[in-house]
Amino acid sequence: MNNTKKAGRPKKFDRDEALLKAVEVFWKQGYEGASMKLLTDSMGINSPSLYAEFGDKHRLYLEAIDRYANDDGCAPLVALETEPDIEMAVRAFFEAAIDYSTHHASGARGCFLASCVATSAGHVDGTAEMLREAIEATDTRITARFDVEKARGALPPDFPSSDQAKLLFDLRQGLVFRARAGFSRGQLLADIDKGVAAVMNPAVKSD
Amino acid sequence: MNNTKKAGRPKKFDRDEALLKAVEVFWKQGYEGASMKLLTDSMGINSPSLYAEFGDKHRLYLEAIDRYANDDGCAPLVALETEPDIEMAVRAFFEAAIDYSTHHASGARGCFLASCVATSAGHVDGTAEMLREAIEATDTRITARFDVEKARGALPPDFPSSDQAKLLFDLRQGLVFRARAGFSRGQLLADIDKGVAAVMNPAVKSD
DNA sequence: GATGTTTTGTATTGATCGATATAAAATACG
DNA sequence: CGTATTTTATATCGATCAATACAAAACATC
Repeated sequence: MNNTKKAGRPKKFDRDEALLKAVEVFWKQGYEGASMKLLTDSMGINSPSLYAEFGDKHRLYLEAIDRYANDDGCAPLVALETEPDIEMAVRAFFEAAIDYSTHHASGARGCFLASCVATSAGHVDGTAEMLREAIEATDTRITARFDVEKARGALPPDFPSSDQAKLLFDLRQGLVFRARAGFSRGQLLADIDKGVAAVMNPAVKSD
Repeated sequence: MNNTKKAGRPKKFDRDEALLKAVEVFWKQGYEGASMKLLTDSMGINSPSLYAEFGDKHRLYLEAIDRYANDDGCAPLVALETEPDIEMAVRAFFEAAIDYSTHHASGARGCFLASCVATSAGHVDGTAEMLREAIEATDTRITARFDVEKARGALPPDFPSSDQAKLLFDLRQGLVFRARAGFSRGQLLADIDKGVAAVMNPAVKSD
């Protein structure tokens, strides 16, 4: 019902577009490394408008983390959950991770959570908690997909879903870390086969 | 020969102790998050002495990275190379990583390279290169240890040393990332058995 | 004890930090 | 057109940033 135009001067920016720009800046520079000047310039919003819209730098950061976690950050998860064949799904998970960590439009590399937010977890309020929640949610979603495949018979009944979920997660951490350090897309793609095999063939079966 | 006492007022600080304090501050706060005030206070050196000794903040940071890479950062590697039995060595590698990432005296958590330096790799000169070198050196040293065990017969001839080295490395990335996010030592230790098994039992043999 | 050398402590630099005060500009409604 | 409302743009706030100037202090050597 409240879709009538508001009174007053119209905004010059799109809130979500601006937030995505903020993600890019924080992703490249880290929290303290991203100055408000750099943020306002990149987001195309002048300082007072930014504060009116997002509160302050800290709240903008937390919102950027949340935005990322539901976009690039969970792209591998979506790929895993979308692809019907489970082995192809695991492969798609890796490919999605390599994709956003080496070819992001903004030039930002690696994983925003794994590199930048991990740093702020040491001293910026609220970030360690968000990181912990993201990790646990990812473990849970990967495990769930494996459990579905066990029920379907595509994975053996003794497949240790939770253990392999953590393994898949950790392998991604290695990939995005290497990506942040400058390893090329090609170098990272070369490791996928071994990663898929390790996840699909557990060394220890479930009891 | 040049061990005679220097002229002039003696220094009040030990260079290496001060550098270790700098590592701790950067580890907790990140590069920009570590102010010179915080650094001088923690290191017990006043500002002019610090600049005379270490150049500037950027050079201090690079030196801190190097210092860490040869201390805590390679403790798991040393453990891996020291323990005679290869399976125990892999286990010791994980335990060392969990140890420094959850119980460091300064309260810093996770891995300095994996969290903080990874952030600065996006925008601080020289850090991405140092990160890349550390990764490659680690891969090389782990691979070398596996190759030695293959020659000794403690590992099968078709053991894919390089692949399992990367796997071991990636599993550590997962551990230290979780540690930075606040997971407890106990939670991380619970995953070691599965990690050891995955490393020791490759899904794909070497050709 | 005088001299030269090096480090210390204090005080401060210009620049940049995050965050705002103020007023003009741009809309809707009457 | 006039009024109320909202966002814009400019200009700037005090605080903090990284980095230094300066002189007293503490040593070795003569």
